[in-house]
Amino acid sequence: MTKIKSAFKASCSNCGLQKICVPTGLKRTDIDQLDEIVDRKPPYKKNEYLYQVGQKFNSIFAIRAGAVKLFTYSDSGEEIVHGFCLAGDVVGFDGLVNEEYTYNAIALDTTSVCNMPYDQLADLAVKIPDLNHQIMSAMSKKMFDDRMHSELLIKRNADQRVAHLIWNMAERFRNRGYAHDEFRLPILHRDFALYLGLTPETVSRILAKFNSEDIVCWKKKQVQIFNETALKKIAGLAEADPAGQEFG
Amino acid sequence: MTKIKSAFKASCSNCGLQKICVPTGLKRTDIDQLDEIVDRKPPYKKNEYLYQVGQKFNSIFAIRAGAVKLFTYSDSGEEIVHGFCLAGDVVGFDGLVNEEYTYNAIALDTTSVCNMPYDQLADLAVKIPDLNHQIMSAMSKKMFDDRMHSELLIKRNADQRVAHLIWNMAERFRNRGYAHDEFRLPILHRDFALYLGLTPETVSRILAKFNSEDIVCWKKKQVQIFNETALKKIAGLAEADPAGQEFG
DNA sequence: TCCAGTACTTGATTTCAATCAATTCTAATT
DNA sequence: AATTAGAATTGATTGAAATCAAGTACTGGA
Repeated sequence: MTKIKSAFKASCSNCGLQKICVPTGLKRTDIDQLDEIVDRKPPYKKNEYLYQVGQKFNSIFAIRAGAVKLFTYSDSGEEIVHGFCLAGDVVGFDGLVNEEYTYNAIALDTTSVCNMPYDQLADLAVKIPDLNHQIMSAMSKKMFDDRMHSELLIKRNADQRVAHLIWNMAERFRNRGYAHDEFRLPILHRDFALYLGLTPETVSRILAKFNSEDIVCWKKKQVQIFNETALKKIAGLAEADPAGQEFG
Repeated sequence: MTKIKSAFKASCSNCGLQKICVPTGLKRTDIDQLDEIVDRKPPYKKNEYLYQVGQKFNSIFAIRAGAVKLFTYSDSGEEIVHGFCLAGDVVGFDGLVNEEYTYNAIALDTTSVCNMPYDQLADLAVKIPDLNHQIMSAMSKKMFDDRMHSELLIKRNADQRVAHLIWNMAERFRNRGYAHDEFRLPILHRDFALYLGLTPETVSRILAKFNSEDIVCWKKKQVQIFNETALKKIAGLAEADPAGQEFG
């Protein structure tokens, strides 16, 4: 059964993010089935919520374009930033088990998503083992990312944290087939700082230093990496690093 | 089909941890089926590994008695402690997706576990939806714990971190039906510090202070909480906190 | 029970990042 | 284009925890 989708189309089978997104590893016929359940709504505007803590879980979101911030509030009401999602990332798994979302997910930029209603996705996953595997894999990826985050917070100083996160972003753009040494990053330095457990002032000073040393320039949401080697070295990264997607 | 289990018996149906462990919410007949696949081996000795990073995933472990530390090494070879598991906790989910474990799990004390071979558990989960739900729930619990950990590292100072973790341990003992104001905690202060992103010196000083203020005494692996209110207040905990199990 | 190797404690000092404070820059709105 | 609130920068200062450095106390094995 074929139905007319909204004008915000582009099917999975001709989507450039296919290799990164949920369809990874699925057969053509499976992808077409997945495509059937995808709901492509108008883009979220900047600062619109994809979902909020406590809201009933109903969908997984694949990000087609834009960026999303995942965050919560601490007991004392301070914002805690848990991650950033870019095009190709899949968000919403946090709601899977208790039937309600456990993060707030907000668009940092105009953001288009593929909305996958979970009941339909789950039905499909029963029929397509590869899809089920993809879902599990997404969850495990999320766990891995959280672990990297803890490691960053436990072991690295401010310079290392900033360098590490910029490098991680670069890798994620690279994995999506975009330039990794020059990209738009619609993240406030403030949010970057919150994610890293630092203050905006500290992040600002470090970026100023990196800039003066011709390593990285991040101004007006535009990042340019001039000296990869130096950046990786500061980040404390030995060799290749499997960065990749962010699932949430 | 009934087979003779090892001498390290005790079935799920008469286990005191039933309300905390995997059987939670399962029907009696389901529990008996689960019991069938549980392999109860001789206890691990202190410093024996339950599993190591990279090892092929084959089992989930429910801890019957003792304690386990989950850890990895950073690029630069430093140990990073990701969590501690007590009786009633379930460990090993980290290996689920890529078929290999992603943490090292080591016994901190003599530790008895119920070993659940995953292929059998998965077969059973297909037949028992409640069990499947339990598995998902365990994974989500793990994600929640990781999040609490990040929050601790991002937002809290050393005093708060130490107080928070002691309180968290107390709650976990309470949830298992043990005394929560006096318990054995076979965790080195060094490991405690690594988990909290602090140095052993700092932890030592803070514990000395808590002791002199008659809040908590933690000496020779024995913890006594004298002043709950003060402890919670330092930890920055408003009201009741859902602590609970640790899944890994 | 003694010994040796860890773990823990305590003190002095240093350092990194937070805080406080004042501009400057930027982007959204009218 | 003007207004304005929020974001980013930059500087001065403070402070919390790390580091360095002895020492003491456990613990497990001989």
